[in-house]
Amino acid sequence: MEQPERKRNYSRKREAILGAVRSTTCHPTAEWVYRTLKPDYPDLSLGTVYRNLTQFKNDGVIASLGTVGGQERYDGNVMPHTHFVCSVCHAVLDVPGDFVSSRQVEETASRMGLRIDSSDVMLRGVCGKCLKKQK
Amino acid sequence: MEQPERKRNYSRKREAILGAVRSTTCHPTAEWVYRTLKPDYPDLSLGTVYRNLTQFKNDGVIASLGTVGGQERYDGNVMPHTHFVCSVCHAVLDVPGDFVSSRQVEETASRMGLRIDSSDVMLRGVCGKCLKKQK
DNA sequence: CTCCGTGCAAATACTTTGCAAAGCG
DNA sequence: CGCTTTGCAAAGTATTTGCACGGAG
Repeated sequence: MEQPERKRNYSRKREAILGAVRSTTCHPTAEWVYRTLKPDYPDLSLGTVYRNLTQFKNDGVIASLGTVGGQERYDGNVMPHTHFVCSVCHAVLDVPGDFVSSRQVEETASRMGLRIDSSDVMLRGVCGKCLKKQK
Repeated sequence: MEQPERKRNYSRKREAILGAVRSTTCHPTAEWVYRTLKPDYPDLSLGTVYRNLTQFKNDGVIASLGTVGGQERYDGNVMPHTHFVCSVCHAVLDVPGDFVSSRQVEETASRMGLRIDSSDVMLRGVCGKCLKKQK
């Protein structure tokens, strides 16, 4: 079941990619990371960004929010928390507060005979900025 | 802001597509709908399935759970409810019970100055079937 | 020297779209 | 008939992968 645990060399670009994701709360896409780092790393390639993000995700170093508007969104904050997605501009915002009770989750797991590793709450609607524009 | 409201003709295939999504609790993909109906509608095309599912979704006749394992999953049950996704086989199961309090959602909306239209809870883990296989 | 990491481009996988033909009202 | 729906194939978009080369240990 366990992976053979690959050796991992140091890489300046990998560090930069991780740094970029951690430096923002905008829940970036691979494309965003690429465009952000490109000026400082002119020979960075999009493939490398994808490869590293996937690796970080598998290692649990960053989290994925799933796909929003066709693109996967990442999050440097691994602590589980709630997200709000604007259906107009696809912005993703952090929402403070716990929305699900762990008691209820545990109860569900045992009742249905499955293992629950995480619970994500996704709120959908229109963000303040887009509400203004619409009026 | 409102769409001009298009006229809609009857179509046997469209009805079949809606029926297929409503007939199952497996939260199907476009591909699944296509393969299910193909025997009875030999000249059905995948593009038509996609076009109609998108339309149903926009009309609020069916719901989308977002992308799981690279494919969009639909749900004929429009009533908001909780889902569990198996990270091994990508099965999606319905989970009975309310996980978020509407009071908390409303409070969040007003505090953050945004409009919240829906709240989805997604539980992730391993389903009973896959747990057995793994042991 | 021996693997690991990367650029680049080609390959995938899913979904959308243009267009001409067939269907509903 | 006029407008809608569809099949088909081509185009699009986001992501993954093969390979040869430069880099870390």
